[in-house]
This record gives sequence, C-alpha cells and structure tokens, in this order.
Amino acid sequence: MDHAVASWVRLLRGHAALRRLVSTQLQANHGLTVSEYEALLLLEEADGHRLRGVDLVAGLALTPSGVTRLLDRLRKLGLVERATCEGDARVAYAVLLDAGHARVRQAACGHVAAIRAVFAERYTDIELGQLAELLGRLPGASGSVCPAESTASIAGAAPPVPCSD
Amino acid sequence: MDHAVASWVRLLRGHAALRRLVSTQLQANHGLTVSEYEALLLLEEADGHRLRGVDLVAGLALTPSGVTRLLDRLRKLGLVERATCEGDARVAYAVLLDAGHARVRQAACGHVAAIRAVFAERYTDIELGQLAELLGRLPGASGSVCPAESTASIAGAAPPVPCSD
DNA sequence: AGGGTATACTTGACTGGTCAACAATATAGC
DNA sequence: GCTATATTGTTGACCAGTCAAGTATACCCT
Repeated sequence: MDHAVASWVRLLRGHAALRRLVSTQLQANHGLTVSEYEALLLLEEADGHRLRGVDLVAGLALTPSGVTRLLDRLRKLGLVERATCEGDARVAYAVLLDAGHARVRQAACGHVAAIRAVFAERYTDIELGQLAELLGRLPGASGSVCPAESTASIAGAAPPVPCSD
Repeated sequence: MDHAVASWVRLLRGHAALRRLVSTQLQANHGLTVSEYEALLLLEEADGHRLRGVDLVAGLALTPSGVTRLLDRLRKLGLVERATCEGDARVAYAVLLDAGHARVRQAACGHVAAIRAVFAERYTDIELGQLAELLGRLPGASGSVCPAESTASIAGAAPPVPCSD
C-alpha cells in the first residue's frame, strides 16, 4: 500500500471535484472564478488594499502571465485598478476599488458557507484541524512559494531510476 | 481560524504546486500530461486494456468532452486506439496499444518516485496514512472506474516495472 | 411497434492558464 | 560610473479543458 501515491491521486480527484463545485457556485452567484475571488480576497486583506503583481503570483498559485491576465479581467470588471509604485518603476500595483470591495464581501459569505458545508459533512472539527495542518505542509500550501527549491528536489528525484530517459 | 477554509485554501495551493512539479517531470521525461498519464494507467489496469469513455470520465476527473480530446491526443501519439463495442453501438472503447503500454511503464517509474520524494520529505508513514484517509473523503476523491476498489488499485498499483526506489 | 427519455460520445466556440521571449527597471560588483 | 545580472511585468502563440448543442444509440412504457 502506497499512501503517498494514494494521497496524490485523491488530492487530484478531490481538488477537481471541490473546485468545480465551488467554482460553479461562485460563478453563478457572483460572476467570479476561484482565482479572481482569491485575488480580490488577498487585495482586501492587503495593506492599503493594494498588492504588487509578484505578491499575487506568490499568493495565488499562478505564473506571472497568469496574474497579468487575471488583473486584466478584474480591471475590465471595474473591480481593480492599476497604480504605479514611486519607489520602483517596475511594479504595477493592483488596487482594490470600492466595487471590488463590495463584490468580494458579497461573495465571501456564500463561498465560505459552501466550503464549510462540504467539509462539515465529512469531517469532525478535530479531523479538520489535522487535515489543515497536513495540507499546510505541501509545497506552496502555506506562505510563499519557493519553486526553485521544489523543482530541484523533483529534478533530483526524477532520474534515480534507469528509466531509459 | 477556520479550518474548513484553511483546508480549502491549502488544498488549492498544494494541488497547484504539486501538480506543476509532477507535470513538469512527466512532460519533460515522457511527453505526457498528468491526465494522459493517468488515463494510460487506468487503461493498463483495465480488463482487456480497454475502457469506455464514460469510465474514463469517472476515473479521471474530467468532462466527457475533455475525455474525447484527451483520447484524440493519445491516439495521435499512437498510444491508444478506438474500438467499437458490439453490444452497444454508442460506446467507443479506448484500447491501449503496445506503445502505450511501454510508455506508461516507463513513466510510472519516475512518476511514483517523484511523488514519493515530495511526500516522504514532509510526512511520516502514519501521517501519510491519515492524509490519504482524510483526502479520500472528499467528494469525488474515491470516484472509481468499474469496480468499487479501483482507487486502491491505482494507488496501490505496484510500479509496472521493477523500480529501484 | 412507437414515442419519450436516458446514455455515450463529438463538435465548435470559448476560457483560463502556460511557456518563451521580451522590455524595462533595479541592484551589485568592478 | 558602468557593465552584468536579477527582478517585475507584458505579449503572442498555444494548450488542455469547459460548456452548450448536437448526433446517435439504447432502454422503457403503454
């Protein structure tokens, strides 16, 4: 029995099912994708309701171009605007507008309720604590992502077997 | 702190990071996406090395059209072929070809090694058992192909090739 | 047998995201 | 100061997957 592989498979399946569920609810009720919602949430929690693109790259699990496109959409929706950083001309702040603030507040309520419902019917409080703790140890699951280190570990793991490649 | 929401967020992040790692390794070494690999694996384990599209829809976490497109790709790669079902003219079997058999055997090796590496450096065996069990309760996480215990068969599948890891 | 519904799969239009290449700015070392 | 390198972000080409709609077959009911 291989619990690592089992965990991986279930993580894949569980993620897909859960995300589809939440995504449908979020899209239907508030016209937001999961990533858009999470971006707004990060912005709301951020100091001055603004973040650099690079912070969103770390906070969401996206690539820089993904974030650029995400912000394009949010800007087109009128939920966010750009601002320059006087200290560093490279950065383009994303600033939460009032409309974005309102939208995320609306969405958060149903979103959190939906998630709680899914989890509450499957786990006890104690199990939820365990689950959160365990998932928090996954790469990138807590704090900022460190792709360099992780890829290195994978790259090192790939060829330990004479797999003809 | 809300453990349900925390779990959800970490599931999102962890899934994204992990999938990217595994996907990179699989793509670089064997030219397969995660879904393609998993489809081949399901086919290899299936009776007669063939499955209906609908079984793949259940076994992978995809929509029917996603599976159609996935099989298009695998067919173009020469790893799989179509077959009709004499009992039911609606179904289009996907049949694993020898090339597909070979490919998935090669890939399984490095794939499993990569996953074990990621998990082994973060969890004890006991924790892995817990994690697998908890994740198994997520919606769709235990979704299976024909037999009820097929997740276990994927998870516990001995690497199809003697894999020295 | 015939009509209605459910199942299995495909197709076209689209979307959210990736990657590679790039431009611009910042930082460090000589 | 001045070049080399790193950081921040954008763009074009592309890709895997979704959704809505459609085709074809199977099943059920009277």
